[in-house]
Amino acid sequence: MMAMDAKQPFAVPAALQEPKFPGLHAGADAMRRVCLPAPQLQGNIFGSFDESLLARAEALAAADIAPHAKGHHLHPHFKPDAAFHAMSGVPCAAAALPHPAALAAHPLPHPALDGGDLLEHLSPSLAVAGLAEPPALPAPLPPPPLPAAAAGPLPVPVGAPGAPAPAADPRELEAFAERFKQRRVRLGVTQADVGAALAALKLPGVGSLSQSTICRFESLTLSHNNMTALRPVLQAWLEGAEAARRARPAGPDPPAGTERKRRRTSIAAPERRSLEAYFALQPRPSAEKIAAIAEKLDLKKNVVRVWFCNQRQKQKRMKYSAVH
DNA sequence: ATGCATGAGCG
DNA sequence: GCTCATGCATA
Repeated sequence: MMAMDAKQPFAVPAALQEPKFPGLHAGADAMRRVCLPAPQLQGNIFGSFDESLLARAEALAAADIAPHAKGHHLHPHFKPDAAFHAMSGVPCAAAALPHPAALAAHPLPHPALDGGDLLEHLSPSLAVAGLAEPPALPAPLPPPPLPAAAAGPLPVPVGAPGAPAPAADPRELEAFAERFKQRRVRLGVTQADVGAALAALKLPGVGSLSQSTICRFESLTLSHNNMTALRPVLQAWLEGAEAARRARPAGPDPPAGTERKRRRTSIAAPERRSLEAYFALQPRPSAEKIAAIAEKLDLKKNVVRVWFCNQRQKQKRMKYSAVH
């Protein structure tokens, strides 16, 4: 599994992240912190009886797993390929009416974390702790506030040193992302196509991007910083594509080659729930704890470590992390 | 659309 | 080892 990727689009990842928007970094970071559920407090609170809670989570997790078969790790099946990319360009209504309830959309018996059967409603607890979102009004979802941009292209101040990014505003980004998607669909271009087409722009430090990234941009599931960095690039592509469209409206469908490899580790539901339980107690377990958890769940240590990393990263994503 | 993973850069 | 930006594989 996990074969090395044979694709290395552009060798300038560092140039794209660190030096790009130095000022924004701090701002985004600050914003993030505000949005997060006070990690300091959480750490202190759980820090005291961390051991006992962890132990209990483990016990409950074990009890939970017991009845189920403990088979997991890798999916035995492997799809040689076929037609995955065909679904990219299709309208995804999910983004049209974004809602944070995705995670918090369960019965939610009670928010208590110290109940008897912790694990039973640990997921809800996680959601509450992770999102810390007021049950009322998530996002008004206002109308397109920028008629000018919708109809007329902006100069795209990509490398303007004296001109600090004018649109670091989450609302502006959200509006752009929505417009971007709509116009992209209107062009009949898939997310994958956009990503590939970016390389042709030959913008300094910009290569191709994957369908995943384009999708995440459109659905705002990227960090604020990432969104900000990608915006000018995608806007440049969009304008170019629309211009080219006017020039040569006709275009055939180039078939795609088919070659795939690398299987993905799949963590079974019971194990995943246990991990969520641990995460709710301690989002940043030490190496020792990761090892312990890995052993308890019979997962590879690295898998557990990466899982925690990804969870933390998710918390930092833009979508509704920002208090609008 | 999203889960798990890689790799650069940074301590 | 972590964070971040990204990507492959998949549900």
